[in-house]
This record gives sequence, structure tokens and C-alpha cells, in this order.
Amino acid sequence: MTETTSGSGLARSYRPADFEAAIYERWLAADVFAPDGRGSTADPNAEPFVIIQPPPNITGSLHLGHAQRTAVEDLMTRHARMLGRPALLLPGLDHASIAAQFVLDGIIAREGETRQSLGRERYLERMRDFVAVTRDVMLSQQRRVGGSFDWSRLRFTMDEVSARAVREAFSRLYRDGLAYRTQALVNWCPGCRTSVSDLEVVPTPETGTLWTVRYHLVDPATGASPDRTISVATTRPETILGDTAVAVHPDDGRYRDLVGATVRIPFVERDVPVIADDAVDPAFGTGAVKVTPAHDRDDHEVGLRHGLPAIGVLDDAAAIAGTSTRYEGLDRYEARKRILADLEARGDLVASKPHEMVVGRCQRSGDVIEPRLKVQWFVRVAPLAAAALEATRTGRTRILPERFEKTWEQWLTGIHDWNVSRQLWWGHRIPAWYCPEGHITVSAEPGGPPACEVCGRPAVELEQESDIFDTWFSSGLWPFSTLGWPDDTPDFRRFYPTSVMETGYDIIFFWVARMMMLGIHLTGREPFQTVYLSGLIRDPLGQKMSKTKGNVLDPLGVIDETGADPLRFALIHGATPGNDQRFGRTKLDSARNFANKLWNATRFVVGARPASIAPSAERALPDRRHLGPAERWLLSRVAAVTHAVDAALAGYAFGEVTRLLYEAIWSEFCDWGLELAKIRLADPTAPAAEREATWWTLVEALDAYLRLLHPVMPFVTEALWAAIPHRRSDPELLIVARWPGVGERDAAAEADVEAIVALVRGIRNARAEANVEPGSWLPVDVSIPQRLGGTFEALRPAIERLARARPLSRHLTPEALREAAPDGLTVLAGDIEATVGRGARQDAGLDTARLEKELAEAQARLDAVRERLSSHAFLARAPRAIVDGARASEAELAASVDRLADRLGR
RNA sequence: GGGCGGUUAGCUCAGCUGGUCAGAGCGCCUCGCUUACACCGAGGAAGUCACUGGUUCGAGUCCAGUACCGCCCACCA
Repeated sequence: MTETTSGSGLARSYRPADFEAAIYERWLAADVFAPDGRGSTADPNAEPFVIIQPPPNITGSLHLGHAQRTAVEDLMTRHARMLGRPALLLPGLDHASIAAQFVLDGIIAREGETRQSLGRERYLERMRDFVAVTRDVMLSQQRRVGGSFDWSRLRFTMDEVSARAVREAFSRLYRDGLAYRTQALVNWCPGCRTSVSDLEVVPTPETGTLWTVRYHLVDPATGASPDRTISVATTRPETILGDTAVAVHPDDGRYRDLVGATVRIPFVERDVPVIADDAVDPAFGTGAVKVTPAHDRDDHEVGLRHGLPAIGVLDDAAAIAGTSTRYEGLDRYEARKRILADLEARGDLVASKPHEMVVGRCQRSGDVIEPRLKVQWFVRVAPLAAAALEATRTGRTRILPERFEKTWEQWLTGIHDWNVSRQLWWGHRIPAWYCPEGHITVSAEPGGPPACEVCGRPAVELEQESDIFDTWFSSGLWPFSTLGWPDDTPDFRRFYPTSVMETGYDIIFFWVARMMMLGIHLTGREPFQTVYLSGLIRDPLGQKMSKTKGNVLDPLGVIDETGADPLRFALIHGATPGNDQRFGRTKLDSARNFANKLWNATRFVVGARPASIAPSAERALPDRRHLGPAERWLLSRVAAVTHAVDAALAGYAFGEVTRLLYEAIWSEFCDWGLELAKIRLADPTAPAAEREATWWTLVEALDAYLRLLHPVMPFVTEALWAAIPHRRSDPELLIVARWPGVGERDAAAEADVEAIVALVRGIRNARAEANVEPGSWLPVDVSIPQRLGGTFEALRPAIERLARARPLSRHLTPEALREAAPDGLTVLAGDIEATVGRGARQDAGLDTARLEKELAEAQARLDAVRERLSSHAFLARAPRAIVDGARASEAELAASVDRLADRLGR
């Protein structure tokens, strides 16, 4: 039999590309992803565990953030599945209305086309083609990451099920008085040619200019100019054309006599009043402000208070329109220049100075957002927000990490109504119909209403709203629309409300809040029990990854090169809930090395099977009567780690899970478990029953670790698990195997073996520090306390091998030890004492230096403990256990100090 | 203007409800191709836990303040 296979079928090293795809196929073939799949081993009566994944935007390809999402969600799902719960991870895609149009606009622009040149129908045609391609790309990417999605329940926010939910949801909101149509100031993006919600406006600090412009007063009766002026400060001279008042503060003495006077707006030659309003800050600028209700939020408020007309002067492209001036058709910034020049020419431009200000820009296109008056649909959110707040305040929905509850509170408390109209094409058309009389009919019927519900005019005379919904409107229905709502489907009944909502904290308002608000109102229940917010992935320098910066790591490239498991491990390992993480090559390398380590450890275990056990042997428990200390230690450690992993999972501390397993597998199982077992397995003098027990112990431990690690690294654990013997009760595949139970701890075995490990380490350390020839064997004399005698003898062959100690002589007391071995390197490990290299030559000076250092350390610690113990307050107030612990360590340290001092001849 | 994070070894970060927590990975130094693994093994160096006060028998760990860094929210022309 060759080295490559050693009967296990495992390649010599970890090569994920060889098996990941095949394993995913096996899972699919076994139908284990669906909670009710053929291969499911779930207890149908157990409480289902449901995660609705944030559906990725169907705009291209996955980034690392998506991979992280999937890794975390899949981890939770797989854990629940192994606990025997029906587990559902529901896959989906979001049509991403504005984002998708932005991408497609870019594509057709390269062909010399525009949205307008194609027209609505042809544009949507192009979109459907585009999306058909990206859809397949994205779904295959999801598979590559290893997500155990129930593909039979795949949903798309533009599919019929979702469309129906959107219509139904909107009609209900309308019927309940929570959706209304009105003229209001909306955020207009001239680049995207649509309105956007407040959340999509990014405040951007910029240095602008504050101009002071002089307006002339007129006598309203005669129209004559009384030769008086009032100067206003503005950053937006082009909006002068839409001014309908000049406002001052009511208490401002400078202007008191002007309130009620009339001012002539230049260029449009409109006569408007000077009004007094508290909103004006007398200290800013000139203390007088021009009022443009149609293009400014504050001005709009002022306008409403004073009954001012609102005159819009910009069209959809943000060019001047409807002013009957010579600026008609000019872009807003071109118009600004001209107007400034003209003001200058008239002598009415009084001053200008640089001004730090905040400009709202479109999150998508970066264009400066223009407030404009539009008739659009809004959702009244105050009552919905109140219910959402109630849900988190009462704890019916829990937000993790908890600190985000404060953010949540704050946002939902001051929330404005939600503008859901978009003047885009790709999305759900708002199901509202208008009749010639101007009546509105909202209908959930796919074909629209049969007639106007107000005046009864027939359907043919009705016209449907051409606007579509904000993409987040359909996303907001996701947790229940995916399960068949508004129908009372079996899925909806069984899986709603869902268990956990996992997503990045960056869309807590966009998405989580909307799902919560809409979910509570429409279904009467909170859509999920727990909101788990992940942090964002950044590049190694802490910058956001973006294509333009060129610092993106493509998850597929990583998977091709390194494997999906290391990617998942690295993403989870470095993450703390809600905190961003820097991500780069080194983390992946470390995870890949770990996978390789696990691979080889398994290869070793499989290949080390004693000949007395048949290759096809069914899994046996290690025979307790033949367990040595190393075996008892290992089993106890497995129990401890299992317990710790359970606790970490319960606390959503997924990074901790990976740390625990990395440490347990690498530093305990491999470094000591396997090393100790090797010796016993290879010992021809050991009875077969003992060797068998040792091997079964390794299998037992490995099996547990593979199970515990499976939710994090599903592919490699599945592959390796197939190579080890299974119990009769085990299923074919690890993915549906049972989560390990917590075994019994054996504190004595742990302590004893760890004492021996410390001894071996001490000997290695002494040898290395004294520059002993690495391969050489040196005699070692040991004095060991009575209680460790049995363990010492049982592990004697291992100690010899691992410490290169030969002969290894045991003495009953330190005195006897010193008598037998008066010279040599000194090792102190707890209360074990050893002398290395009796009679051999080594560098005594180096040994002395090492002991001096150890002595100094021990002495410092001893001093610290004594200091504490000398405090009456400490003795009086500290808990008993702490005091006892301090006393014990004082005794230990004192003994160490004595022995070290003694060895150093003091 | 509010709110929230961060500041722990050279780098990236863990440290839950205060007492063996001063840790890990990478990097660095010295050795080693020992029969699972050089994607490895053995050994080692390295931190006044940002600063200042306070609470406490005891504080990276709690409180207050300060300084930087980052994020979110917010209608000042």
C-alpha cells in the first residue's frame, strides 16, 4: 500500500479544489438542506430554526461581505440542524431597483444608449436579460461558499409571489390609512432621475461659497422703488428665481421696520413680502434670508407657516425650467454662474466668501440631491415605528450586540414618513389607479381594480401609477413574503416568525427597521426573535473595499486558491459582532494551514489503526479498562472543549468558537494527543487491547472535533469524517449527524497529564537553552511526587521519546535525585524536579542563566502574592476561594524559589 | 450639534458578569527534512493593557474626565 493513500483515500495534503464541489453535490443529492428534505434527520417536533438571508443585490457578483454573511448564517443553520432542529436557510436575490438600473445604465451607455432612448419596454427587456445572467452567477457563488440553502425555496423579490405580497401589503397600508399620496418636498437625484429616501442621501461636507445679494424694495402701490434694499445671504443663487419671500427674525431690530414691506426678486421681477419667522438666525449672514419653498426644506416649512407660494424652477435634469427668464434650460450650475455674473453687473452682488457646508449627495450616483416638490406616495411610519420600538423594548425582539438598540431607538424615534415612490422602471409598479376625476383606487388584484372605487368609472378609464416602489419596500416584506404570505401557507405557519435575522449593521435602518415595521403591522407578529448584526469587512489598511480602490478580494478567487473552508474560518475567526474587521492574506493563510493540519491529523489517525481492528470495523467506544492517562486526559479535554463551544455558540460568540477549536485541535489534540498516542500505538510490548483503546480514543476525539468544527468548515470536515469509522446510528453524512454531547470531565487525569507535559517542556527548554545537540539522547533523573507515580510510569516511553531522555531514572525524593545526579541541567516543573545529562558535558553557564531567570520570575510572583496576603483588608474581604488560591500559590512559589535557590547554590 | 465604537506585544486582533488574563495568529530570533503535516516540529524574545482621576481588599475589565482615530444620526441659508 502506498503512502499516498494509506488505505484512507485521503490525499497527502489538503487540496480543497479536489473535493468541495463533489461534497456539495452529495449534500444536494442527499436532499439534506431542506428542513423537510428526504435526507433530513431533524426531529419534526423540535422547534424550527429559520434564517432568512439578506438577499444579495442581483447586480453582479458577490463580495467578501456576502461571503461573511453566508458563513455566519450557515454556521448557525448547520449547528441547529445537527441539534436535530428543522433548519431552514432561505436563499434569495433582490432586484435592487435603483442599484440595478445604475449598473445597467452604465452598460447601455457604453453602447451609446440611454434609458430614454430605449424606452420603458425595451429597457426592461434588457434588464431581464441582464438579470438572467447575473442571477446564475450569484447563485453559483452562494454554492461555492458552502451555504446549506434550501434551494427548493429560492425566492426573488421580483417573482410573482413577491409581487403579490407587495400589492397586498400596499393595499392594506392604504386601507389602514398608512399609505397616502401627496405633494411634498422630496429628495431628487438628477442623475438617477428619481426621488430617493432620506436614507439614500449622503451628507457630504464641502467648501462652498456664501454670497450676499442685495434685493430692492418696492412700493406695492406704485411699483416704484423707494431706493431701499435688503441683503440676503445664500449658497444657492440660482434658486433666487423661485424666491417667494425674504425672512428675518421677529426680534431683529435691524429689520423690524421692513417686516411687511415688499421686495422685488431680480430677473423674475416678482414682488414678494418680507416676513418674520423664528427659524431665522439673526447671527448668520446678514440676518435676512431668501425663502424658496420649492427647493429647500427649511424654506418649505417657512412657506407653509406663512402661506407662501412654492415655485419650482428646476426640471428632472436639474435645469432651469418654468421661469420665463433667459436662464431657461441651463443646468443649475451654469445658471448659477450666469446669475452671479448678472447680479455683479447690476451691482447687487455685495459680497462672497468661502463657506463650509454640508451637501446632500445621492448614495448611488453621487449627484447633488435637489429638494423638489412632487406628488408622490408616502408611508406614514410613526405608528409603525412605535410598534417596532415596543418589540425591542419588551424584548420580544433582541438586537445583538445590544449597543445597537440605542441607535435603533434614536432613529425610530425621530423618523420621517417614508417616500416610497420612485420614478424608475425596474421594480414593482405601485398598484394605484387614477380615474379622470382624480380619484384614487388602490388594488391588490393583479389586473387592477374593476372600476374606480369612488365614482365607479370602468377600468378602461383608469390609469395605473407609473412610479414604482422603493426597492426596500419589497425587501421589507422578505421574512414573510418568502414564506407565502399573504396566504396562510404551511411554510408561513411553520417558519414564521423566523429565528434570527443576520445582516451587516450598515443596513439596520434601510432593511431591518422596515422589515420590523411592516412585519408587525401586516402579520401581527415580530418577523424575527433575534437580530444579529455583523461588522463590515475592510482591507488590511482598514479602508472599505471597493472596486474603484482596487482593494477588493474576490471571494471566488479566494475559494479557488485557498478553499471555501479557510475563507469561512478566517471570516468568522476575525469577527466580533458589530465590529468591522480588517481582512487580508495572512488570515487566510493561517486558516488554510489549520485545515491542512486537521487534514493530516486525520490522515495519521486513519493510518494508525492497529492491525487487530478491521478496516471496515464499526465504531467502538474505547474500552475504559484499557485507557491510559493520556487517553483519559484527551477524552476529558474533548468534554471541556465541547462544553466551551456550546457556551460560545449560545452567546453568538462565533469567533470564540473558532479560537477554541483551533487551540484544542492544534495545541492539544495534535501536539500532545497524537504524539502521546503514537508511542503507545507503536509499542509492540503493549497489549493489543490497550493499543485498540488508544486508537478508539483518537477516533472518538477526532469525531467530536470534526462535528464541532463542521458548521464553520463544512467541506473539509465532511470529507474527513467519511474516512473515520462511524457508529451504527450515524447517518451517511456529517451534515446531518448529531451534535456531540458533553462527556464527563476527569480533573485528575487532566492535572496529572499536564504535569507530565510540563516536565517534558521543561526538559526541552533546558536542552535548547543550553545548546544541547538536538538529536542527542541524555540521561534524565527525575524525582516525582507519589501521586504522579502511576502516570509517570504509564507515560514513561512517551517521556523518553518526547524529551529524548535515556535512560530515564526515577527517584523518590529530591534528595535522592541530587545524590544520584549531582551535576547536569536542572528542571523544575511544578513539584517535579529533574536533572538532565548527568555526567554529560554541557554549558553550565547557560544553565545558570536560565535558572537565574526562572528564580527572578518566581521570586517576583512570590513577592506579589505575599504582598496581597499581608493585607488584612484582603484577608477580611476577599472571597474564601480567592484567599485560598493565593495561599496555595504562595506555597508553590515558595517551594520553587527554595529549590531554584538551592540549585544555584544559595 | 447629538449618539456609538476604537485606542492591549512590530502588525491584525481575543479578553463574557472585576481576582492565574496579560493572550492568539502573523512577523521576528535559535535550532530541526524525528516514521500525519516544512501549509511542519522544538525552543525563545517582545506589552507601564492611550492618558488622568475615582470606586474597590483587588481594575485592560466598573465610573468620571481628557486626547487622538473611526462610524452613525441631525433642516441652519
